[in-house]
Amino acid sequence: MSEESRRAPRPRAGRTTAGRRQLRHSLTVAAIDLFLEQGYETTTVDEIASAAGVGRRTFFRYFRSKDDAIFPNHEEVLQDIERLFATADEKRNPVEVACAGVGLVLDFYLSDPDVSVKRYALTRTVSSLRDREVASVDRYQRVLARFLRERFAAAGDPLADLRGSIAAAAVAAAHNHVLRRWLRSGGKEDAHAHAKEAFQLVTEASSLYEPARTESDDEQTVIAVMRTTTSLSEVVRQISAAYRGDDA
Amino acid sequence: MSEESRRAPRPRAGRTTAGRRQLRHSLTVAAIDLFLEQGYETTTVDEIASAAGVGRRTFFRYFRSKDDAIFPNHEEVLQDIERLFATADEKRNPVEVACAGVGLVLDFYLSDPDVSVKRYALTRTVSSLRDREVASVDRYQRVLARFLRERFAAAGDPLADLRGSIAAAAVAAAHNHVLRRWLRSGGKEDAHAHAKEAFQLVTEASSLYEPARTESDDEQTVIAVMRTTTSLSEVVRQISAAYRGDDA
DNA sequence: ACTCTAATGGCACTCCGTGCCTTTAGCAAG
DNA sequence: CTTGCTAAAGGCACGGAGTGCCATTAGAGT
Repeated sequence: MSEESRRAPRPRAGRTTAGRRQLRHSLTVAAIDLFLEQGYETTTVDEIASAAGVGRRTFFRYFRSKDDAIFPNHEEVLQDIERLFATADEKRNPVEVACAGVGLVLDFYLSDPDVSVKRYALTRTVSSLRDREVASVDRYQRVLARFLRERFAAAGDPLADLRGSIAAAAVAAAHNHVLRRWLRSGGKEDAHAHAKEAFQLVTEASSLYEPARTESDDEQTVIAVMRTTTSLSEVVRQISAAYRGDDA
Repeated sequence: MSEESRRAPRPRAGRTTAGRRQLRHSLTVAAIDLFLEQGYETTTVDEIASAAGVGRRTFFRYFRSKDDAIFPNHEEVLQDIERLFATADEKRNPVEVACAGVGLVLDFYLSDPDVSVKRYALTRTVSSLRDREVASVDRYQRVLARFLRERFAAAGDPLADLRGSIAAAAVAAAHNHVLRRWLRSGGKEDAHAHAKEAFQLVTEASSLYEPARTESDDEQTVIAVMRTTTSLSEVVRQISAAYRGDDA
């Protein structure tokens, strides 16, 4: 399966920049294949390196550690998210913006289904790799939390820190749920449709936290009449619509 | 500071069960002190072991790895949570039960403030230790999610999986927020008071997800009258109270 | 005093990750 | 074509983590 990567006759030195990207990818492919084939712990870095046709020392010039080989570089995605947050309209619902942020992560996984699915098979099996994955998810969640805390605090919420943390966790969990479902489907399902649904759910739940509008001159009265058999979430949906003046 | 643990004259073999617990604790104390004193990476297992007066090989009979030395044994707490979930009243709000579950984790940290605070200083500083901490939080969250998914599914929620994951993440985030705040205070604050507040917040937000009660013979009508300056969360609070028949 | 058991300590080994140095490929100027 | 120059690769050696193996020793029971 990794025949070509195993015996690819590569230049031994003086590699060009494009060649570097190629070799990096070859190492990743070799690592994933070997891990799936004969297990993570039993595979040595020596084997990965020689499968890609390079020396062991070179492997560590491309990846900090053995497990690094199969994980994507999240730095760029994190920067994209930061940019999105920095340029987001102040008036937009912060939770919606946060959902758009993790949407970038989802797209990142979706952009290479083959590697993502194979990696998922490994992170499910090998506990140390799962921990690694969880740690990277946490990094995203921290960025979300920081953004939401700031926005909530700017809106005058006295519990901004707490609510920001919770909302960030909820958004991240929604993303993880959609991603895992997509991964379990082998990368075949329509993840974006599920993401939209999940993000809507989170946004609704966190709409509770919108502060009362105090500056409104047009004070109105909202009257809701419902039967107890109506689901509570439906009640809230209608009431918050009335709140926003979406008519009713 | 770790004078007594460093040169404690211990029996070299045939240790009794009580002695085992003692030595385990001594190793933990020695590890924490050394890590804080001279850094995590620069401290070798040899140093930890000899600080506790034992050989290096013995260290690995008490802890699987170097970082294991400073982390508590979560297995028992996890089992306590599982027990709580298994014996919980089916009619209780599942989210409340989940909050009670993570409450056990909080109590666990609170039971040894000194070690918890010192460990926090390390997990903030050393990234590999932080990842380790995050991984253990994730284990708790998975247990919460499984419980909530089952309960939601039993209640006939078609989105039980998604909502269970999100609610679990929210509960875990609330716990983490309270715990970190308590840790930052040096273990001085009243964590339980903050926990109650945080758990109430999460429970309210997730109360949206309570399914409509279909089997009620006493179908009633709920009427809510509010001004638009009332905060939406207050509206929901009152409406859900009316829903539950808490009078109003 | 003897035996049996369980825990310890030492030794050797594999592998990860890193610093240091040499070698080589590719490029540019003469 | 030759001669430097630079960036990347390879090799080597080292420290430290974690593990299997085996001899040793303390302590309990007889």
